[in-house]
Amino acid sequence: MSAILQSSPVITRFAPSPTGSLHLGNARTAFFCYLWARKSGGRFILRIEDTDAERSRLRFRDELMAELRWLGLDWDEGPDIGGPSAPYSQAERGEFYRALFAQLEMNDQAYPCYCTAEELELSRKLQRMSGKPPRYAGTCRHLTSAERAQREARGLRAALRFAVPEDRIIEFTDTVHGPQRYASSDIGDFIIRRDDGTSAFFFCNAVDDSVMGVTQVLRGDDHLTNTPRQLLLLDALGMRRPGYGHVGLLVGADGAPLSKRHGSTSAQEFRERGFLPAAILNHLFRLGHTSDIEGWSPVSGMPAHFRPEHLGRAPARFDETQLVHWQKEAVGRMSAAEIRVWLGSGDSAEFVEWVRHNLVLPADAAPWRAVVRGDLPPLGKGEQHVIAAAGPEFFTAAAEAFGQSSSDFKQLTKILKERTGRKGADLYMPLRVALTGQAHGPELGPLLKLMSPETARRRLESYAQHS
RNA sequence: GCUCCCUUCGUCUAGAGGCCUAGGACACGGCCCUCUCAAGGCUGUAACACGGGUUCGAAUCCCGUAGGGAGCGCCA
Repeated sequence: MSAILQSSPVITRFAPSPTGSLHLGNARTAFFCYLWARKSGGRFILRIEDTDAERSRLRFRDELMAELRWLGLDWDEGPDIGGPSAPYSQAERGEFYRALFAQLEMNDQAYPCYCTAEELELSRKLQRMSGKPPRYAGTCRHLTSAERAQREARGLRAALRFAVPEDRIIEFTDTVHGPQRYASSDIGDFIIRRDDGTSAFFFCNAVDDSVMGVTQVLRGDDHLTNTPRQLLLLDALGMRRPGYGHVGLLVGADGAPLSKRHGSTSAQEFRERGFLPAAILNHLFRLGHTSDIEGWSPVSGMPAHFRPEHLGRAPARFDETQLVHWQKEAVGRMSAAEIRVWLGSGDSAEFVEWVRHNLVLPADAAPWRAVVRGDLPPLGKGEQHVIAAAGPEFFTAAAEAFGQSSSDFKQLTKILKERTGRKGADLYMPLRVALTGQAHGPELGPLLKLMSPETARRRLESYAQHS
């Protein structure tokens, strides 16, 4: 089995509906699909599931594609680049679906349903109350053609329902969960075409995967129990079954499905905060997936180390502290030029070199910019203590030494050491706090070169003895 | 309610009956290095949800229980 998975080209797809921004969970699924296709030398297809005209927006479609591109997940077939199975927007595939609907109706595998939303709601309610699963009661399944004509004459609009075969066992081997077995008696007849003529998810999603040549459907666990419906549909149409794999969902720290209240959850939000694609991908690579590489991996090296047989079944918690770790790795690997672009504030090369090891996100650079050319915020408790412990005499000496050394930090500390007899932290910490206002931060030497001598002198003198 | 899925350190996970005194990574603590932070090196704390079986032997197999999740939509 795994030998087959490794060797033959795998065709995967990502099929988002353009009703919102790219969620991190979806991004991970897309990433796994991308990796699997790339690993096997197959193809990665992007298909837009926009049959719900009410909620679909072109803007979301473009955003989705922009975020995928930003992450570096390029597709081989898609709405913007075309391909052998075009079109790749379901809104444009109506003709194809219509032919299949006709086929199903002709073979009595689907039937028009005239039930209204209210009737269905009531029916479900009643079933729930009597302890039964809320399934379609089959009201319209056995209408005679005369009864149908009568309803049509009354101007009722019909949806199309799939006639679920009775007493069928549906079996398939999920590539993540293993063998699965469901009874068709647990499945009610479901809508495959809405009464406005558009196709419903179960239907177009399944037939498109089949006809587009997808060999591996990889999606979230929430679709596991939907799979038998889609299999029934494909079987009825005599269409090829793709393989199905369902990965555990991404959840928040509290174990609940990832949502807005967990903070940033969309790729866009992470991009805007300054997280790097390579950091996000290194993190997602290990969320619900175990690779054989321990540390950092360049994105280009990931497909070879993607192991579909090591995809997780349990829900994975998204923990930003782990993302931050990969972000640090990613920042450390950027060139100075890349960091300047990333910071986007026209900082000097010297400044960038000075602060780069103290940055996780671009916003972290702001306080250091202020240290160089702005005003210092009031000192914290620990910092006040450092200043007090050093004493005014120390800063008097420091200011004098600075008069001789100017911005040569080595020279400054050498003179100060001789004058005060201080060394180590006793020598450096007061200087650090006086010059930066903080007890932590990047090296002091380069800072003196970055800031104006006047500012440095002023900061040292401000703690000196007043005469 | 019914069907299905899931459960190993705080988090991501390794683990396919003896290789497990349960391994690694992140986070956290300590030590070293160091003016501080970061980086690096060493090191420490910390988990098989619970209860029954099967077996010479179970984190691994079976059955229950508990907890979490999904589906049962003219949403996808």
